[in-house]
Amino acid sequence: MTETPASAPTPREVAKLLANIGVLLELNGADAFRARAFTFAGRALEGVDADLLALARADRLTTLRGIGPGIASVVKEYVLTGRSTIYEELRTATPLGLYDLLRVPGLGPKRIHTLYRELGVDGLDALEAAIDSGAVAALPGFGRKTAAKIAQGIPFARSSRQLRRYPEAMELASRLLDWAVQLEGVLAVEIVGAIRRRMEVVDRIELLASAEHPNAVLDAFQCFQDGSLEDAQGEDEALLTLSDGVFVRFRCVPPASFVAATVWETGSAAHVEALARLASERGASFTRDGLFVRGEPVPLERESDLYERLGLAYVPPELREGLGEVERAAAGPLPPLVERTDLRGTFHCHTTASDGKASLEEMAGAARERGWCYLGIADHSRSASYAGGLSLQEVEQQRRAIERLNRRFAKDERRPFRLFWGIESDILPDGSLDYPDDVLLGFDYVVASVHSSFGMSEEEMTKRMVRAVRHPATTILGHITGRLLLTRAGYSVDVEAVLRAVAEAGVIIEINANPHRLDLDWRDVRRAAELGILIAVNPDAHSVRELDNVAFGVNMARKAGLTPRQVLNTWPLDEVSGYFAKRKRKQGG
DNA sequence: GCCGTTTTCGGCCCGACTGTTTTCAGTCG
Repeated sequence: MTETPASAPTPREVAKLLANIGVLLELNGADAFRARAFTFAGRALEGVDADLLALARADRLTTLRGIGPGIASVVKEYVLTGRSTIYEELRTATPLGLYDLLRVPGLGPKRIHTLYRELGVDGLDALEAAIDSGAVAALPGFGRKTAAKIAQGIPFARSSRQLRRYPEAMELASRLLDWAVQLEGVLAVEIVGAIRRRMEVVDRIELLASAEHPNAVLDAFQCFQDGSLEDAQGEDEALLTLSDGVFVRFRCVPPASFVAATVWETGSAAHVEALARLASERGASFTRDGLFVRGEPVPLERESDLYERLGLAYVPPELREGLGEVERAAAGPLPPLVERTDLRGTFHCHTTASDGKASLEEMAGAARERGWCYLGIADHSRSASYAGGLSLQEVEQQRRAIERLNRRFAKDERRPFRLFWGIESDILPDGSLDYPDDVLLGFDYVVASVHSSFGMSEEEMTKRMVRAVRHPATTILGHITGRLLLTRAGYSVDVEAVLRAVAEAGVIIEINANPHRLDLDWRDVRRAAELGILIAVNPDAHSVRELDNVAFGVNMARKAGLTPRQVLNTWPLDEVSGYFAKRKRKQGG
């Protein structure tokens, strides 16, 4: 068996290890502050660009914030050997099912540990049985209502068990791709399936390879060190389950089939079905092995050739969801989708003034490094005490700081750049915003978001958000549903009613590009676009690195079929300034 | 386990909410 190529773990991988240790410690009932120290260190490392290997060798890891002697030794072992004893020990001692329990709303590490220690509950099935038997309600500190609430959350946890959010799936897929590419005889490998379509959540990783001798490659692929083999479905594929439960499908075809198979495996099923139907209408046949006319394979150089042979304009992978894109591609070329490189700035960012990790200046510098011409700062408002929301005095301080920086930027005529001064104002339970109107109207723009009282009825919540949308100061409506992918369903709200109010009030909708949110959902963004609503791709960045969240938001904008013009971030600086100024004039008058 | 102009011990973000208690623990944002 071949070893996977070894390289020193990246800071992000180390961050992930520390975060994992933090979770495992919590699940094992360790001191909460000790667990939190690992979690904190992990989070601190996420935004760090240090050479950990060099620091480890020089015993200087403790110079990093959040890392003391204890965690330094864990990091050192990991970057030098690629292994972690404490992690492996914790992992062995912890049933994998406990991770699933973390996804149950109402269950935190303390209760999970109690359930495991007292009742041996080691997963969702055991939890369900223990609730049914009444054992959970009888535990000290629990009770009938708690047991009922936990029971209610089990289906949600169960449905999200095998799923992975896009960034994690993409990272795993890239690792597998790197491994597959170097296998002997492999000519090409593509990541296909839902990941290639940039779905926000996927239930499997799918790779497609091409080789003259597919069987030999399949045999080699099955030796991936971290996987256990499943029974393969087709002759030309291998199925693996990785140790953390992720499902992998790897298919290998001869070079002549590769292009058609790429389309076939990228899917979606509905899209492929529509293509196959179209092919048969034209006297051809499109199968998982290729495109055939009278039994003869049609040679294809690239995917666009296949679409062309079917009389279609090329359909980018993000749009292949069977939502009418084939019909539209039959009518002519599809409008160009927005791209990451079209962005000239973004709007929803936090700084150290509230709960961000980077200062105003650092965030502005990072935006300029990315070639952007503007950056919108929208720190938390005063109700968000848990996030260090800005008092009226701090609002004023930030205004002056931004003006000062803008004066400095104005001196550099070759590189126009401007900070926009915004706020993420909490939408209070009654739908009002978080500062007096004259303060709100002083900002360049206001992102209005719900951060509290999630338990309202759909009717109340809709009323609350519609009222906020109609507030004259509201410029952008933040993360509309409040969902956290695989963690928490959004609150109950009538999205259609909110979108109508948004369209009427001329408010902008945010695609919150944090990969845990991706809210508003791209399916609803399609609807927003139909209503003529302008979209802002907002990273909700709490650090310099999180500015790059915009890439995930652009993925969603593309899935929604948005052109550059429909996305505020692609507008030039003077147009955005003009837009905000015009809105303010309207609000004032 | 980390941190320190409150520094080598004793805190660690904090308030709302809920359910279980009868003054508090756990979860959540």
